[in-house]
Amino acid sequence: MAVTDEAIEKIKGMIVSGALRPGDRLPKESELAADLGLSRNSLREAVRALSLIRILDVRQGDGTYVTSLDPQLLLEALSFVVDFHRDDTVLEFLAVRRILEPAATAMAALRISEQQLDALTARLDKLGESPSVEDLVAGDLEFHRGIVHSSGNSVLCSLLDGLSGPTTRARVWRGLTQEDAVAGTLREHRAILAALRDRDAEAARSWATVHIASVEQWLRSTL
Amino acid sequence: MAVTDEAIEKIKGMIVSGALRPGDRLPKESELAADLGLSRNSLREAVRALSLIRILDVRQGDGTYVTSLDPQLLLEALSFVVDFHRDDTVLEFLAVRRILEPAATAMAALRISEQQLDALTARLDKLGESPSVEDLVAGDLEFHRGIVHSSGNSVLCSLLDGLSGPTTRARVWRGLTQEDAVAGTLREHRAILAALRDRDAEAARSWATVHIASVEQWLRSTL
DNA sequence: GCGCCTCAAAACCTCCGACGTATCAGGTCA
DNA sequence: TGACCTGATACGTCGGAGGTTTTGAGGCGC
Repeated sequence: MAVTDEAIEKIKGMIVSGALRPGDRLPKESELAADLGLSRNSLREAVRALSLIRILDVRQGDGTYVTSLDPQLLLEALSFVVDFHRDDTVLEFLAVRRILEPAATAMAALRISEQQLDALTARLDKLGESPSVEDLVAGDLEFHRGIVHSSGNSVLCSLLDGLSGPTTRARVWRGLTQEDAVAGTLREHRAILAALRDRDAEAARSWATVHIASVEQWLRSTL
Repeated sequence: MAVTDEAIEKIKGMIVSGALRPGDRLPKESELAADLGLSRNSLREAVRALSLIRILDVRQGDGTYVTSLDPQLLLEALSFVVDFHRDDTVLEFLAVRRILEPAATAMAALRISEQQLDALTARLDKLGESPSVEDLVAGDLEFHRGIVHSSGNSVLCSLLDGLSGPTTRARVWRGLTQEDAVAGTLREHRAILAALRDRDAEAARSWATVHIASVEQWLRSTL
């Protein structure tokens, strides 16, 4: 194994074992390199790799720190990876989202606050009846993000966030090519919101399923 | 933005745009560095970072290649990230798995082959009635992996694989501290397998839920 | 005393050049 | 024909030299 890979493993070990805790500052590059027995150049490769996936946070002029290691932060790297997937696997991502999103929406029905419900309503009202495709997609993303956030599970929240990238792209295509999709999306959003207000978890789950299945169906017929 | 980060973005762009396709070989470090307008050292940091998350595959003495970019491969990096999570977020991971695994098991009920069913049965038989905790946990992992693989969705499969890490650890603790957990796990495995043989998706889903919920419940009462 | 400015130390950022090591292709020899 | 050797190629590692950014201490004026 290359010395850089060893360094990655050792730093990982220091964090997992608790020797380094979230927010802790690492020794400066030259010292850490000496401690781990490699050159500063090679160590930098290890640090850079860990910083790409949000394990470390390097600040020029200051130092290198362990991030908070929140699920939200770490799974943020997921979206980076998801970007690389080709369009032919979008359906698989969508299928997973079809499983998670209804479940998250049902969970939210039991926990969402009146305040958040009002905020979601305001957001939908602001969009109006016939928004541009860009506004609709952006609003859709925010709408679902808000609901999933109310599920109370940050891992679930981040995971769906990461998986939404490809779905969003698909939604754009759909909006551009299928006129009645806009109206349908708005109607489904209203229905989901109404179910949440009623605290009706099963209705919320069903509407969320319908919402995603409609995109999936369109996509399947197109590809 | 630092030159290394620019290089990461540019390489990502070359892949996403299709200029570099899976399996393609990159120009040698010195040439690529010159093309992108940075030093070989800085470029190496970018390449190392992309190689950690399985976007690039570097082979000493040969060259640097774009990986297959399969969902399976890219989400493999997920387990690396998940390793960093502290024990206090295990419940959130488990909750997500509780959503995905029953769905995957239900999907598998409709698709799994007789051959795979026989293989799963043989695996359970081989374990016997009172295996060691280590064997049980390893068998459990393989059992679920086999089922999820039969769901036919590689994204779902990889995702669950990555999420199983923390769950597995929890299962070990449970096996070590709760004697009847072993018998319960074996019983539930048999029940899931029977439901799969019957092609009964709903029964398979329910048993999978019970299976995970039992771990979740124990964990919740312990923490 | 309080706030602002200046400056020097600390730490990361980038680059260069050199040498070590692994792989592969082609030639050599039995 | 097949095994072995050898050179070219490309990645791996290192040490050192400046450059840039951040931070905080110290000094200055109000």
